Amino acid sequence: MPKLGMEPIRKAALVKATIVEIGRAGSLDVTVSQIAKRAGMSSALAHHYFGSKEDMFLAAMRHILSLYGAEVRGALAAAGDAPEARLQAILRASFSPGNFRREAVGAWLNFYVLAQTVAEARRLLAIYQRRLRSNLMSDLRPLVGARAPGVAAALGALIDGVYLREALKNGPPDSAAAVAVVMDFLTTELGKQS
Amino acid sequence: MPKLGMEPIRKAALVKATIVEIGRAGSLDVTVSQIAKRAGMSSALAHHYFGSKEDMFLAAMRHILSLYGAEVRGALAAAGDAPEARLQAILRASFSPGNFRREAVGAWLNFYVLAQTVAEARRLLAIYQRRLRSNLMSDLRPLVGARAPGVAAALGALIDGVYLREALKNGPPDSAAAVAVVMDFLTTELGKQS
DNA sequence: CTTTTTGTTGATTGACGAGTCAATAAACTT
DNA sequence: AAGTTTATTGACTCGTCAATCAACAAAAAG
Repeated sequence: MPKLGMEPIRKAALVKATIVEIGRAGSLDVTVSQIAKRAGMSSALAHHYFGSKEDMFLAAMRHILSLYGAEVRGALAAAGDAPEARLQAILRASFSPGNFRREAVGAWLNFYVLAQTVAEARRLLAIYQRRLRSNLMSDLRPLVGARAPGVAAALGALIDGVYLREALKNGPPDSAAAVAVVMDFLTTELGKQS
Repeated sequence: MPKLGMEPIRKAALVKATIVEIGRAGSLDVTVSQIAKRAGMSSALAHHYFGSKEDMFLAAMRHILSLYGAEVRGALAAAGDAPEARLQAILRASFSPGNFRREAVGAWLNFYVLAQTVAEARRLLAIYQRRLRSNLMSDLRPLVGARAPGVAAALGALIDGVYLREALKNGPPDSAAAVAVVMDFLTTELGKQS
């Protein structure tokens, strides 16, 4: 049976399954067997490709983060040069259906928890936060000048907060409503005089 | 040895120890033995007073939530009738040293995770959110009128987001900075014309 | 002073789960 | 054809932990 070149396929399947299972369970309390089963293989094979459960978690995290990064990059490329449009693009990408799926949001929250104990997870999350901040800052500066740092901090926290609340809500995530809340904040900040 | 009337003392010690241990561990992955040890008793006794580990978690959550509620109520009573002052009081209470301690913030995050799986935890968190929202709304309405619902939603999410980010940061929580971020948002919203 | 209630623990049970290993087999190499 | 690498799994080990239990102690009730 063994076909060659399975490694990337298996790994991808495991990463996907990890996210789904964490999302379903709503916690990191998922067994390797559950994940492996969902990915259609034995738990031994999962251990063969990833050395440990933690490695699976980290791979899943990297996947979500890189997916998010790609989405933002894409949206930013499509947006023009106008800072307002670029900011809007970042926000829309942040809540785009790709990242704002049920499981992804659930997984996201749990990655924050993972980051409390696992240094590598903390590092990954820090990268995400830095990148977001830098993106926001560069388009915020021409619009609000010296107030950019504060506004960027608030925007970052707001996005995370909206995610957090979405994770709790029952019912499907409402991307449009989420964007609306954050956009509203943004337009208010931009409209401020002084 | 057995002195009578131990129950409330033991329970209180366990609740406190639960919060500390969750905060230290940065996850719900704490054993009953750890908690019991920190509270100065055997794990068997912990099971004697609370039926299960889940009950301990819920009691800890209730404790944190009621602490928060009391703090807000107190601050609100001390504030006068001016809506601006009352809003400020709510925010300051939200980040007061009582709630904004290292362990408490860590525990808070994990209670969000707990709420994903345990219905009672979800209920408790929902109560907190509703109460916060209602408090904000009643003082927001005179100030921003029809925009109150949106602003309240954003404020709620922002507070949670700031908590979330604080949980990750290393170093001690910075209450003043946290309040500043949220207050800044608030003053901008209040200053908005239209 | 005996019985009940309350407090307390060490030891045990029973389940579950991460990670290992030996074995099997297909495909590639020489 | 013989040997090596890659894929794959069932069975097993070993540890951990929630929950239970039997037993003991002290106070309160009768």
